[in-house]
Amino acid sequence: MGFKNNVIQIVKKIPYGKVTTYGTVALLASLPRGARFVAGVLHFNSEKNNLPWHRVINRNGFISIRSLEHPKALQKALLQEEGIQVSDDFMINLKKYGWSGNSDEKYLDHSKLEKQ
DNA sequence: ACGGTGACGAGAT
DNA sequence: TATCTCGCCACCG
Repeated sequence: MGFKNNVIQIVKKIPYGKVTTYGTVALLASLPRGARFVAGVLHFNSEKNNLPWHRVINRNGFISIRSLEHPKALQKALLQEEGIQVSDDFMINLKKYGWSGNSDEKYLDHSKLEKQ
């Protein structure tokens, strides 16, 4: 299938009203260190595959969009439409809105998980 | 075919 | 805590 298609399938599974991180998507796509490339996949495939690209943010909880097609302000607006709180400096509470890909309701911080 | 690139992330300083 | 550095690796031209 390829990493690209894995990413597309996973992003489609992010629930309405939730967000996740590039790193988490990469992990779920079986490429734990492929976070950077997730960004590229979203950039070139979002419209074509009808992806909820706005539900992917960085692991610090910030919107990190910088493309013309997907400006920060648009991502913020789309998230707010789903009932997600976004601060003026484009931050989202991952503890509250994060989706880790598990059936668990709670967001799992993978990086901290591996440490212990 | 091949190398620069990136909407990242973790560890180091 | 804030910044900096560097590894990452499938893709695209």
